[in-house]
Amino acid sequence: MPLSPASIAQATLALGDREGEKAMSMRRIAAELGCDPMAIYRHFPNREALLDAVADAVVDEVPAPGDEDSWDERIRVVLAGMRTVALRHPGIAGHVASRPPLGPRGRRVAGTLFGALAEAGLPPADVVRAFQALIAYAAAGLQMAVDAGERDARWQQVSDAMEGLPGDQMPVVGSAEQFEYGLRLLLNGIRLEGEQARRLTRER
Amino acid sequence: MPLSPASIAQATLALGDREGEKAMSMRRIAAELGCDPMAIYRHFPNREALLDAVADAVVDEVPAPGDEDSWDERIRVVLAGMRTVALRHPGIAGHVASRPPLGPRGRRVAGTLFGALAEAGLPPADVVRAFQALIAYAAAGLQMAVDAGERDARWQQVSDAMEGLPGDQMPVVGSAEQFEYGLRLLLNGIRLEGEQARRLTRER
DNA sequence: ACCTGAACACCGTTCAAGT
DNA sequence: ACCTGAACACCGTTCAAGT
Repeated sequence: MPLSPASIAQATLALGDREGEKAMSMRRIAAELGCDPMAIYRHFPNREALLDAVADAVVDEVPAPGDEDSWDERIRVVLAGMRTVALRHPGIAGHVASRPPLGPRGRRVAGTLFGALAEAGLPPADVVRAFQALIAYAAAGLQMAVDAGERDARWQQVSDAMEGLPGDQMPVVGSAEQFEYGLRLLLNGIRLEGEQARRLTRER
Repeated sequence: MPLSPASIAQATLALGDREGEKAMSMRRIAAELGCDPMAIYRHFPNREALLDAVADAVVDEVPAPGDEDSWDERIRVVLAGMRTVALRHPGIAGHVASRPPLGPRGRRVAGTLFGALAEAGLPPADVVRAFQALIAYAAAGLQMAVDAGERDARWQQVSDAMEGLPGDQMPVVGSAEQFEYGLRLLLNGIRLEGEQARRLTRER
Protein backbone atom coordinates (compact mmCIF):
# COMPACT_ATOMS: atom_id res chain seq x y z
CA MET A 1 0.00 0.00 0.00
CA PRO A 2 1.60 3.26 -1.12
CA LEU A 3 1.53 6.18 1.28
CA SER A 4 -1.09 8.79 0.46
CA PRO A 5 -3.13 11.25 2.49
CA ALA A 6 -6.10 8.88 2.26
CA SER A 7 -4.22 5.73 3.27
CA ILE A 8 -2.54 7.53 6.17
CA ALA A 9 -5.88 8.91 7.37
CA GLN A 10 -7.46 5.49 7.11
CA ALA A 11 -4.70 3.80 9.10
CA THR A 12 -4.91 6.53 11.73
CA LEU A 13 -8.65 6.04 12.05
CA ALA A 14 -8.25 2.28 12.41
CA LEU A 15 -5.56 2.72 15.04
CA GLY A 16 -7.70 5.20 16.99
CA ASP A 17 -10.75 2.95 16.83
CA ARG A 18 -8.72 0.05 18.13
CA GLU A 19 -6.53 1.68 20.77
CA GLY A 20 -7.98 5.10 21.52
CA GLU A 21 -7.08 8.72 21.15
CA LYS A 22 -3.64 8.58 22.69
CA ALA A 23 -2.55 5.82 20.32
CA MET A 24 -2.78 8.22 17.39
CA SER A 25 0.72 9.62 17.78
CA MET A 26 2.89 10.26 14.76
CA ARG A 27 5.26 7.53 15.88
CA ARG A 28 2.56 4.91 16.37
CA ILE A 29 0.77 5.83 13.17
CA ALA A 30 4.06 5.38 11.34
CA ALA A 31 4.54 1.99 13.01
CA GLU A 32 1.02 1.02 11.90
CA LEU A 33 1.94 1.98 8.35
CA GLY A 34 5.40 0.44 8.55
CA CYS A 35 7.07 3.69 7.60
CA ASP A 36 9.30 6.31 9.13
CA PRO A 37 7.45 8.89 11.28
CA MET A 38 8.85 11.62 9.05
CA ALA A 39 7.29 10.10 5.95
CA ILE A 40 3.89 11.30 7.17
CA TYR A 41 5.08 14.90 7.11
CA ARG A 42 5.40 14.73 3.37
CA HIS A 43 1.63 14.29 3.11
CA PHE A 44 0.49 16.46 6.03
CA PRO A 45 2.17 19.62 7.38
CA ASN A 46 1.61 18.49 10.98
CA ARG A 47 -0.37 16.19 13.26
CA GLU A 48 -3.29 18.61 13.51
CA ALA A 49 -3.81 18.58 9.76
CA LEU A 50 -3.77 14.78 9.73
CA LEU A 51 -6.41 14.62 12.46
CA ASP A 52 -8.51 17.13 10.53
CA ALA A 53 -8.42 14.80 7.53
CA VAL A 54 -9.44 11.83 9.68
CA ALA A 55 -12.32 13.83 11.17
CA ASP A 56 -13.41 14.85 7.71
CA ALA A 57 -13.50 11.22 6.59
CA VAL A 58 -15.68 10.36 9.57
CA VAL A 59 -18.11 13.21 8.89
CA ASP A 60 -18.45 11.86 5.38
CA GLU A 61 -20.24 8.82 6.87
CA VAL A 62 -23.12 11.02 8.07
CA PRO A 63 -26.25 9.96 6.17
CA ALA A 64 -28.03 12.60 4.11
CA PRO A 65 -31.58 13.44 5.20
CA GLY A 66 -34.47 12.85 2.77
CA ASP A 67 -35.44 15.77 0.56
CA GLU A 68 -39.08 15.41 1.55
CA ASP A 69 -38.29 15.81 5.27
CA SER A 70 -39.30 19.03 7.02
CA TRP A 71 -36.55 21.54 7.77
CA ASP A 72 -36.40 20.66 11.46
CA GLU A 73 -36.33 16.95 10.76
CA ARG A 74 -33.43 17.46 8.35
CA ILE A 75 -31.47 19.31 11.04
CA ARG A 76 -32.29 16.64 13.59
CA VAL A 77 -31.21 13.81 11.29
CA VAL A 78 -27.95 15.42 10.25
CA LEU A 79 -26.83 16.41 13.76
CA ALA A 80 -27.88 13.15 15.40
CA GLY A 81 -26.09 11.41 12.52
CA MET A 82 -22.93 13.33 13.20
CA ARG A 83 -23.07 12.31 16.86
CA THR A 84 -23.74 8.64 16.08
CA VAL A 85 -21.06 8.40 13.42
CA ALA A 86 -18.43 10.11 15.58
CA LEU A 87 -19.20 7.79 18.50
CA ARG A 88 -18.56 4.83 16.24
CA HIS A 89 -14.97 6.08 16.07
CA PRO A 90 -13.99 6.72 19.69
CA GLY A 91 -10.41 7.62 18.84
CA ILE A 92 -11.27 10.63 16.72
CA ALA A 93 -14.64 11.60 18.28
CA GLY A 94 -13.02 14.10 20.60
CA HIS A 95 -11.35 15.79 17.67
CA VAL A 96 -14.59 15.93 15.68
CA ALA A 97 -16.21 17.55 18.71
CA SER A 98 -13.47 20.10 19.14
CA ARG A 99 -13.83 21.81 15.79
CA PRO A 100 -16.37 22.55 13.08
CA PRO A 101 -16.75 19.88 10.41
CA LEU A 102 -15.54 22.11 7.65
CA GLY A 103 -13.33 19.82 5.63
CA PRO A 104 -14.21 19.16 1.99
CA ARG A 105 -16.70 16.51 3.03
CA GLY A 106 -18.06 18.34 6.07
CA ARG A 107 -19.22 21.08 3.78
CA ARG A 108 -22.08 18.86 2.67
CA VAL A 109 -23.40 18.76 6.25
CA ALA A 110 -22.99 22.53 6.54
CA GLY A 111 -24.95 22.95 3.31
CA THR A 112 -27.84 20.89 4.64
CA LEU A 113 -28.00 23.02 7.79
CA PHE A 114 -27.88 26.31 5.87
CA GLY A 115 -30.65 25.16 3.55
CA ALA A 116 -32.89 24.00 6.38
CA LEU A 117 -32.39 27.21 8.37
CA ALA A 118 -33.25 29.37 5.39
CA GLU A 119 -36.41 27.31 4.92
CA ALA A 120 -37.27 27.88 8.60
CA GLY A 121 -37.69 31.52 7.68
CA LEU A 122 -34.63 33.04 9.27
CA PRO A 123 -33.10 36.11 7.63
CA PRO A 124 -29.64 35.45 6.15
CA ALA A 125 -27.65 36.93 9.02
CA ASP A 126 -29.59 34.82 11.53
CA VAL A 127 -29.06 31.71 9.39
CA VAL A 128 -25.34 32.06 10.04
CA ARG A 129 -25.88 32.73 13.73
CA ALA A 130 -28.23 29.75 14.15
CA PHE A 131 -25.86 27.55 12.15
CA GLN A 132 -23.03 28.34 14.51
CA ALA A 133 -25.26 27.75 17.53
CA LEU A 134 -26.31 24.34 16.20
CA ILE A 135 -22.74 23.26 15.43
CA ALA A 136 -21.64 24.47 18.86
CA TYR A 137 -24.39 22.52 20.56
CA ALA A 138 -23.75 19.38 18.52
CA ALA A 139 -20.03 19.54 19.27
CA ALA A 140 -20.65 19.94 22.99
CA GLY A 141 -23.23 17.14 23.08
CA LEU A 142 -20.76 14.87 21.36
CA GLN A 143 -18.00 15.88 23.75
CA MET A 144 -20.27 15.01 26.68
CA ALA A 145 -20.91 11.57 25.26
CA VAL A 146 -17.18 11.05 24.75
CA ASP A 147 -16.39 12.12 28.31
CA ALA A 148 -19.31 10.28 29.85
CA GLY A 149 -17.29 7.28 30.93
CA GLU A 150 -14.73 9.24 32.89
CA ARG A 151 -16.60 12.22 34.17
CA ASP A 152 -20.08 10.93 34.71
CA ALA A 153 -19.46 10.77 38.44
CA ARG A 154 -19.09 14.53 38.66
CA TRP A 155 -22.40 15.19 36.94
CA GLN A 156 -24.11 12.74 39.25
CA GLN A 157 -22.70 14.59 42.26
CA VAL A 158 -24.38 17.83 41.28
CA SER A 159 -27.69 16.36 40.23
CA ASP A 160 -27.89 14.27 43.36
CA ALA A 161 -27.36 17.37 45.41
CA MET A 162 -30.45 19.02 43.95
CA GLU A 163 -33.66 18.51 45.88
CA GLY A 164 -36.79 17.07 44.36
CA LEU A 165 -34.91 15.33 41.59
CA PRO A 166 -34.97 11.59 42.15
CA GLY A 167 -31.99 10.02 40.47
CA ASP A 168 -34.06 7.52 38.57
CA GLN A 169 -35.72 10.11 36.34
CA MET A 170 -32.39 11.59 35.36
CA PRO A 171 -31.28 11.21 31.79
CA VAL A 172 -27.77 9.86 31.46
CA VAL A 173 -25.17 12.53 30.73
CA GLY A 174 -24.27 12.57 27.09
CA SER A 175 -27.04 10.13 26.18
CA ALA A 176 -28.87 10.29 22.88
CA GLU A 177 -32.05 11.24 24.74
CA GLN A 178 -30.31 14.16 26.45
CA PHE A 179 -28.87 15.26 23.09
CA GLU A 180 -32.29 15.20 21.45
CA TYR A 181 -33.85 17.24 24.24
CA GLY A 182 -31.40 20.12 23.89
CA LEU A 183 -31.74 19.97 20.13
CA ARG A 184 -35.52 20.25 20.51
CA LEU A 185 -35.07 23.37 22.62
CA LEU A 186 -32.91 24.92 19.90
CA LEU A 187 -35.26 23.91 17.10
CA ASN A 188 -38.26 25.33 19.00
CA GLY A 189 -36.32 28.54 19.46
CA ILE A 190 -35.48 28.64 15.76
CA ARG A 191 -39.09 27.97 14.76
CA LEU A 192 -40.20 30.91 16.89
CA GLU A 193 -37.61 33.19 15.31
CA GLY A 194 -38.64 32.07 11.85
CA GLU A 195 -42.31 32.75 12.52
CA GLN A 196 -41.56 36.21 13.86
CA ALA A 197 -39.42 37.02 10.84
CA ARG A 198 -42.17 35.86 8.47
CA ARG A 199 -44.76 37.97 10.31
CA LEU A 200 -42.58 41.04 9.99
CA THR A 201 -42.10 40.45 6.27
CA ARG A 202 -45.83 40.11 5.73
CA GLU A 203 -46.60 43.32 7.60
CA ARG A 204 -44.21 45.32 5.50
CA MET B 1 5.04 31.24 50.31
CA PRO B 2 4.28 27.71 51.52
CA LEU B 3 3.00 25.22 48.98
CA SER B 4 -0.73 24.58 49.22
CA PRO B 5 -3.44 23.58 46.71
CA ALA B 6 -4.55 27.22 46.58
CA SER B 7 -1.09 28.71 46.07
CA ILE B 8 -0.25 26.13 43.39
CA ALA B 9 -3.53 26.79 41.58
CA GLN B 10 -2.95 30.54 41.74
CA ALA B 11 0.59 30.26 40.35
CA THR B 12 -0.67 27.98 37.58
CA LEU B 13 -3.38 30.48 36.66
CA ALA B 14 -0.88 33.34 36.57
CA LEU B 15 1.50 31.32 34.40
CA GLY B 16 -1.30 30.37 32.00
CA ASP B 17 -2.55 33.95 31.76
CA ARG B 18 0.95 35.14 30.97
CA GLU B 19 2.27 32.42 28.66
CA GLY B 20 -0.69 30.39 27.49
CA GLU B 21 -2.08 26.89 27.83
CA LYS B 22 1.06 25.01 26.89
CA ALA B 23 3.10 26.80 29.55
CA MET B 24 1.07 25.11 32.26
CA SER B 25 3.19 21.96 32.41
CA MET B 26 4.09 20.36 35.71
CA ARG B 27 7.71 21.24 35.16
CA ARG B 28 7.10 24.89 34.36
CA ILE B 29 4.59 25.31 37.16
CA ALA B 30 7.20 23.92 39.53
CA ALA B 31 9.77 26.37 38.15
CA GLU B 32 7.27 29.21 38.69
CA LEU B 33 6.88 28.10 42.31
CA GLY B 34 10.58 27.42 42.75
CA CYS B 35 9.94 23.85 43.81
CA ASP B 36 10.55 20.32 42.55
CA PRO B 37 7.96 19.13 39.99
CA MET B 38 7.17 16.20 42.26
CA ALA B 39 6.23 18.48 45.14
CA ILE B 40 3.03 19.36 43.30
CA TYR B 41 1.98 15.73 43.40
CA ARG B 42 1.70 15.90 47.14
CA HIS B 43 -1.17 18.36 46.76
CA PHE B 44 -2.81 17.06 43.57
CA PRO B 45 -2.99 13.45 42.34
CA ASN B 46 -2.22 14.50 38.76
CA ARG B 47 -2.14 17.39 36.32
CA GLU B 48 -5.84 17.03 35.45
CA ALA B 49 -6.85 17.52 39.07
CA LEU B 50 -4.71 20.64 39.31
CA LEU B 51 -6.29 22.12 36.19
CA ASP B 52 -9.73 21.33 37.61
CA ALA B 53 -8.85 23.34 40.71
CA VAL B 54 -7.65 26.25 38.56
CA ALA B 55 -10.87 26.13 36.51
CA ASP B 56 -12.92 26.08 39.68
CA ALA B 57 -11.13 29.18 40.97
CA VAL B 58 -11.91 30.96 37.71
CA VAL B 59 -15.60 29.99 37.82
CA ASP B 60 -15.73 31.49 41.30
CA GLU B 61 -15.22 34.91 39.68
CA VAL B 62 -18.59 34.64 37.89
CA PRO B 63 -20.84 37.37 39.29
CA ALA B 64 -24.12 36.29 40.87
CA PRO B 65 -27.30 37.51 39.17
CA GLY B 66 -29.71 39.73 41.09
CA ASP B 67 -32.51 38.02 42.97
CA GLU B 68 -35.11 40.28 41.40
CA ASP B 69 -34.07 39.31 37.85
CA SER B 70 -36.39 37.11 35.80
CA TRP B 71 -35.42 33.45 35.41
CA ASP B 72 -34.18 33.89 31.84
CA GLU B 73 -32.17 36.97 32.73
CA ARG B 74 -30.52 35.06 35.56
CA ILE B 75 -29.49 32.29 33.15
CA ARG B 76 -28.24 34.81 30.64
CA VAL B 77 -26.19 36.68 33.24
CA VAL B 78 -24.62 33.58 34.72
CA LEU B 79 -23.66 31.95 31.41
CA ALA B 80 -22.42 35.15 29.79
CA GLY B 81 -20.48 35.74 33.00
CA MET B 82 -18.87 32.34 32.76
CA ARG B 83 -17.79 33.09 29.20
CA THR B 84 -16.42 36.54 30.03
CA VAL B 85 -14.57 35.38 33.12
CA ALA B 86 -13.02 32.40 31.35
CA LEU B 87 -11.86 34.58 28.46
CA ARG B 88 -10.06 36.80 30.96
CA HIS B 89 -7.87 33.75 31.64
CA PRO B 90 -6.81 32.50 28.21
CA GLY B 91 -4.56 29.78 29.59
CA ILE B 92 -7.31 27.91 31.39
CA ALA B 93 -10.33 28.89 29.24
CA GLY B 94 -10.01 25.79 27.09
CA HIS B 95 -10.10 23.62 30.17
CA VAL B 96 -13.14 25.41 31.58
CA ALA B 97 -14.85 24.81 28.24
CA SER B 98 -13.98 21.16 28.14
CA ARG B 99 -15.78 20.12 31.32
CA PRO B 100 -18.72 21.09 33.50
CA PRO B 101 -17.97 23.66 36.20
CA LEU B 102 -18.69 21.27 39.01
CA GLY B 103 -15.95 22.01 41.48
CA PRO B 104 -16.91 23.21 44.95
CA ARG B 105 -17.27 26.78 43.66
CA GLY B 106 -18.89 25.87 40.35
CA ARG B 107 -21.76 24.37 42.26
CA ARG B 108 -23.03 27.87 42.98
CA VAL B 109 -23.44 28.47 39.24
CA ALA B 110 -25.17 25.12 38.85
CA GLY B 111 -27.54 26.03 41.67
CA THR B 112 -28.50 29.29 39.97
CA LEU B 113 -29.31 27.44 36.75
CA PHE B 114 -31.36 24.75 38.49
CA GLY B 115 -33.38 27.36 40.36
CA ALA B 116 -34.06 29.43 37.26
CA LEU B 117 -35.12 26.40 35.21
CA ALA B 118 -37.54 25.25 37.91
CA GLU B 119 -39.01 28.75 37.95
CA ALA B 120 -39.41 28.58 34.17
CA GLY B 121 -41.97 25.85 34.79
CA LEU B 122 -40.04 22.79 33.67
CA PRO B 123 -40.79 19.48 35.38
CA PRO B 124 -37.85 18.16 37.44
CA ALA B 125 -36.58 15.68 34.87
CA ASP B 126 -36.56 18.40 32.20
CA VAL B 127 -34.75 20.78 34.54
CA VAL B 128 -31.83 18.36 34.51
CA ARG B 129 -32.03 17.95 30.74
CA ALA B 130 -32.19 21.70 30.10
CA PHE B 131 -29.38 22.28 32.59
CA GLN B 132 -27.13 19.91 30.68
CA ALA B 133 -28.08 21.50 27.36
CA LEU B 134 -27.26 24.97 28.68
CA ILE B 135 -23.90 23.92 30.09
CA ALA B 136 -23.08 22.13 26.84
CA TYR B 137 -23.94 25.19 24.80
CA ALA B 138 -22.02 27.53 27.08
CA ALA B 139 -18.98 25.28 26.95
CA ALA B 140 -19.07 25.10 23.17
CA GLY B 141 -19.59 28.83 22.80
CA LEU B 142 -16.61 29.44 25.01
CA GLN B 143 -14.51 26.95 23.06
CA MET B 144 -15.40 28.76 19.83
CA ALA B 145 -14.23 32.04 21.31
CA VAL B 146 -10.99 30.42 22.46
CA ASP B 147 -10.35 28.91 19.03
CA ALA B 148 -11.43 32.00 17.13
CA GLY B 149 -7.94 33.33 16.60
CA GLU B 150 -6.61 30.20 14.97
CA ARG B 151 -9.59 28.68 13.26
CA ASP B 152 -11.62 31.65 12.20
CA ALA B 153 -10.42 31.24 8.65
CA ARG B 154 -12.17 27.90 8.28
CA TRP B 155 -15.53 29.28 9.35
CA GLN B 156 -15.15 32.15 6.93
CA GLN B 157 -14.51 29.65 4.12
CA VAL B 158 -17.86 27.97 4.64
CA SER B 159 -19.91 31.08 5.17
CA ASP B 160 -18.39 32.75 2.15
CA ALA B 161 -19.36 29.75 0.05
CA MET B 162 -23.04 30.22 0.93
CA GLU B 163 -25.06 32.32 -1.47
CA GLY B 164 -26.99 35.38 -0.43
CA LEU B 165 -24.92 35.92 2.65
CA PRO B 166 -22.76 39.00 2.23
CA GLY B 167 -19.74 38.74 4.49
CA ASP B 168 -20.33 42.05 6.15
CA GLN B 169 -23.51 40.97 7.92
CA MET B 170 -21.84 37.91 9.42
CA PRO B 171 -21.34 37.81 13.13
CA VAL B 172 -17.79 36.98 14.12
CA VAL B 173 -17.30 33.37 15.14
CA GLY B 174 -17.19 33.01 18.89
CA SER B 175 -18.23 36.63 19.45
CA ALA B 176 -20.37 37.69 22.39
CA GLU B 177 -23.16 38.57 19.97
CA GLN B 178 -23.10 35.11 18.44
CA PHE B 179 -23.12 33.56 21.91
CA GLU B 180 -26.14 35.61 22.97
CA TYR B 181 -28.06 34.65 19.86
CA GLY B 182 -27.74 30.91 20.48
CA LEU B 183 -28.56 31.42 24.12
CA ARG B 184 -31.72 33.29 23.11
CA LEU B 185 -32.76 30.34 20.93
CA LEU B 186 -32.33 27.98 23.88
CA LEU B 187 -34.15 30.30 26.30
CA ASN B 188 -37.03 30.68 23.85
CA GLY B 189 -37.20 26.92 23.59
CA ILE B 190 -37.19 26.57 27.36
CA ARG B 191 -39.91 29.21 27.77
CA LEU B 192 -42.09 27.28 25.32
CA GLU B 193 -41.54 24.01 27.21
CA GLY B 194 -42.35 25.69 30.49
CA GLU B 195 -45.57 27.17 29.17
CA GLN B 196 -46.67 23.81 27.80
CA ALA B 197 -45.90 22.10 31.11
CA ARG B 198 -47.87 24.72 33.02
CA ARG B 199 -50.84 24.34 30.65
CA LEU B 200 -50.84 20.57 31.16
CA THR B 201 -50.74 21.01 34.93
CA ARG B 202 -53.68 23.40 34.87
CA GLU B 203 -55.81 21.08 32.70
CA ARG B 204 -55.31 18.17 35.05
C1' DA C 1 8.31 8.81 57.19
C1' DC C 2 9.14 12.31 54.11
C1' DC C 3 11.07 14.28 50.22
C1' DT C 4 13.79 14.64 46.04
C1' DG C 5 15.54 14.19 41.56
C1' DA C 6 17.07 10.83 38.36
C1' DA C 7 15.00 7.92 35.15
C1' DC C 8 11.23 5.87 32.27
C1' DA C 9 8.51 5.95 28.52
C1' DC C 10 6.96 8.64 25.78
C1' DC C 11 5.83 13.16 22.62
C1' DG C 12 5.92 16.48 17.84
C1' DT C 13 9.12 18.29 14.91
C1' DT C 14 13.79 19.88 13.11
C1' DC C 15 17.67 19.13 10.54
C1' DA C 16 21.96 17.22 9.21
C1' DA C 17 23.65 13.48 7.03
C1' DG C 18 23.19 10.07 3.75
C1' DT C 19 21.60 8.23 -0.94
C1' DA D 1 16.47 16.22 -5.05
C1' DC D 2 14.66 13.03 -2.08
C1' DC D 3 14.46 10.57 1.99
C1' DT D 4 15.74 8.97 6.58
C1' DG D 5 16.67 8.59 11.30
C1' DA D 6 19.25 10.71 14.87
C1' DA D 7 18.66 14.47 17.80
C1' DC D 8 16.24 18.44 20.08
C1' DA D 9 13.38 20.10 23.34
C1' DC D 10 10.15 18.89 25.64
C1' DC D 11 6.14 15.95 28.33
C1' DG D 12 3.55 13.38 32.84
C1' DT D 13 4.61 10.23 36.14
C1' DT D 14 7.20 6.37 38.66
C1' DC D 15 10.33 4.95 41.90
C1' DA D 16 14.63 4.19 44.02
C1' DA D 17 17.75 6.47 46.66
C1' DG D 18 18.73 9.72 50.04
C1' DT D 19 17.66 12.39 54.49
